[in-house]
Amino acid sequence: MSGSVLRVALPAPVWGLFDYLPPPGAEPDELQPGQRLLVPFGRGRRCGLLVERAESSEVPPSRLKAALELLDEAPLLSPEHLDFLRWVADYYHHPPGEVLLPALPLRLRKGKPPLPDVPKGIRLAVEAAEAERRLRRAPKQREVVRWLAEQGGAAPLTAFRARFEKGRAALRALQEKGLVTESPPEEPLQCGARTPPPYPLTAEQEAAVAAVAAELRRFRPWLLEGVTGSGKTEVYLRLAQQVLEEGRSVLLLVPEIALTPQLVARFRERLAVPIALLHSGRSEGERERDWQRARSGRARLLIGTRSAVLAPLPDLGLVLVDEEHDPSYKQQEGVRYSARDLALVRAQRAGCPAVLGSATPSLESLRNARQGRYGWLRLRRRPTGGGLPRMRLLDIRGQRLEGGLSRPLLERIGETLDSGRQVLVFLNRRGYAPVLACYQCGWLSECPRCDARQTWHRGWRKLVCHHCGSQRPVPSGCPACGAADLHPLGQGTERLEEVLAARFPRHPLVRIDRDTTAARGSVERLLERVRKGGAGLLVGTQMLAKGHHFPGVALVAMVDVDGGLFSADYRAAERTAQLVVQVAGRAGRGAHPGEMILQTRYPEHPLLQTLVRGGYDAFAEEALAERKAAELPPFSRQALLRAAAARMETAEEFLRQAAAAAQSQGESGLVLWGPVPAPMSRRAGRYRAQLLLQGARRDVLQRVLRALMPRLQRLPEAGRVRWSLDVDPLDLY
DNA sequence: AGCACGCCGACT
DNA sequence: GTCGGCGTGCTC
Repeated sequence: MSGSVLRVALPAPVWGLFDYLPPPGAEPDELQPGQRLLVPFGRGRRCGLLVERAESSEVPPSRLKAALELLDEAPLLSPEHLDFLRWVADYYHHPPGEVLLPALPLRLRKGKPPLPDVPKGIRLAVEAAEAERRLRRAPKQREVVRWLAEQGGAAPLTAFRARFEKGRAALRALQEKGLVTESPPEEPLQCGARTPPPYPLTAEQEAAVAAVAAELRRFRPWLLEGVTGSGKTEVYLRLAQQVLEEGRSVLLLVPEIALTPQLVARFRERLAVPIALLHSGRSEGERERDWQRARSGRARLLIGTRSAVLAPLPDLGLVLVDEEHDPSYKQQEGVRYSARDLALVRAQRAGCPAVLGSATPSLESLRNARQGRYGWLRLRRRPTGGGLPRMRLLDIRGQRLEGGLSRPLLERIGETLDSGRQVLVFLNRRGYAPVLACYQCGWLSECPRCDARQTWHRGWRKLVCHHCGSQRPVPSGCPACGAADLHPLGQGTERLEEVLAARFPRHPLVRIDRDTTAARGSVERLLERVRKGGAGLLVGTQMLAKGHHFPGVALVAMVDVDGGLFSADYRAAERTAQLVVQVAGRAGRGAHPGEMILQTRYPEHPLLQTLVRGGYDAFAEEALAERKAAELPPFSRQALLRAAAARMETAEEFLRQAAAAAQSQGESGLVLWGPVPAPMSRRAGRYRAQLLLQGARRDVLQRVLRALMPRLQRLPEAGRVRWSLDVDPLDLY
């Protein structure tokens, strides 16, 4: 911790750290890694993070500037956490500043002072009886005191406000008299169960908990493979409780904000500990406070989405990743990290277990479990009994479709609704129709900036590109030939809603997709309506496939399962299989398992056959064999180098040079594919190409990348293209 | 990423 | 004659 050169990470896409001299007037001892510094940078000034101190600098002294100001008295990040974040930057070959600073809440990243801790509770400062004696002539204040006494002498401020709508004056008076004080900002840490579990653990759950609990003090990854409804959450809860009781912290990652309210409610109900929440649905202030609570150890259970894996959490004793297969764990811009993978790294560094839970595990995790690298815990039974819906393929070749729905499906929907049960219709495409076409001249609603069609959103009266967001009003006639009519091709959820509402007018319908749930909290409201039976028909996208359960749903229909069958992306099959099984899992709780209908034009397709006959396990078995034969991940490692430029030729030339540079390293275990134009080669007005690097082993690929990155920056084309590297890419296209 | 410098089209 | 288009280059 010595040396007078400060090595600082700055938020700029430039490699390496920047060297500065200490700010004027700073004691050498008060400069510690993990503190923020305000530094001059270029013409402006920026907030950076002190990462290390060095004796000397490579930068000539004449160009070395002094930092302007030390922004923190104490480090925001521990040396261990800094080290973890630097490891992330290194593994993903990303500039450290672009990893370290995004790990901080926005305001701190921008150099603002931390928000003050707001006392969140009030408590009686004297005995309730004495306080009441002194308040004989203040009935309102006496009422507050009596209420506080009933609450055990202390209560959160929010509870006070809920109970006494106009109680501010009374509270102020009580505080002035010294009868009530603000309690410490955090609730006391007591970790007993708040309410007992609703039912005893099944033997499988018991075994899973016992297996992990037996090795709580060392790193071990576990795959918790449990069919939907098998009670994975209960396993998380029991393990979390044990770890929290030992005074250590728990990190729980969830894929979606939509899932957090339910899950958080359950954890709050069961565990009497302060919980920190980090996800995009929270305000910046809430995020910063909870980040600080996690960092300081005041909240030892951190629940959050992807980026929560970068948050500091001392004394980590357990890492939980729910729905580990979910692609949203992979960051798709900036540092393209996988929160699932980083969760394992954190557990390894902390020396604690990591539990990856899913009903449809990723092939990566399944392979690790099969090889014995992960412990493998399986929950095959639902504690509440009942099985998964029966799956059935419905051949729609040659059938007349109404809004994409076949006659037999419509009939089945009708029967189910008439029997008083609910129906879920799944289609992973929002809008009214994915294309608008002119039958006279063949005009299509093409996006002016992408190789894609604009989707017709009928309700908004707009054509919208789902790739770049470009919009225009719906033309009244054909823009090319002037023909009067334009025709929608294909269907989205909006059209599905229209068709189903017209066909089953007596059954209320709820549509759930990004368009109907844009407002905050509206997902919850809509779902609540469905759960209470306020709607018989439920139409929606992706959003419906995750986490929520609809016990009243007896029929699940997938309108179009064929989309994922013939993709050039080898992961499409895995994603389709996961989607089908996850959607199936939404239904059939309780006594009625229900049924699932998959409309397809390829009923003989091996993927569908395997899935229907043997379920996800059988699918995974075959898919892993195929990946092995083709030497695809997880049997090899990939990195994708993407480039975008105003001209395709520029992007491709950059990648050709990159390929030559990689090749020249003479690694035998390296295969290069490309450069090729990206499938949607024009997007948002730029031309995109890519080069896939595949290594037989992780270390081979890492070695290649480490040598390659500095060379790429020096390529003559590097300045003219926008390029990025994606290590362990999920989407090749 | 910002932010400036630097050479080529339509405007007071 | 200028304002401004974004290509190019730099930041300890």
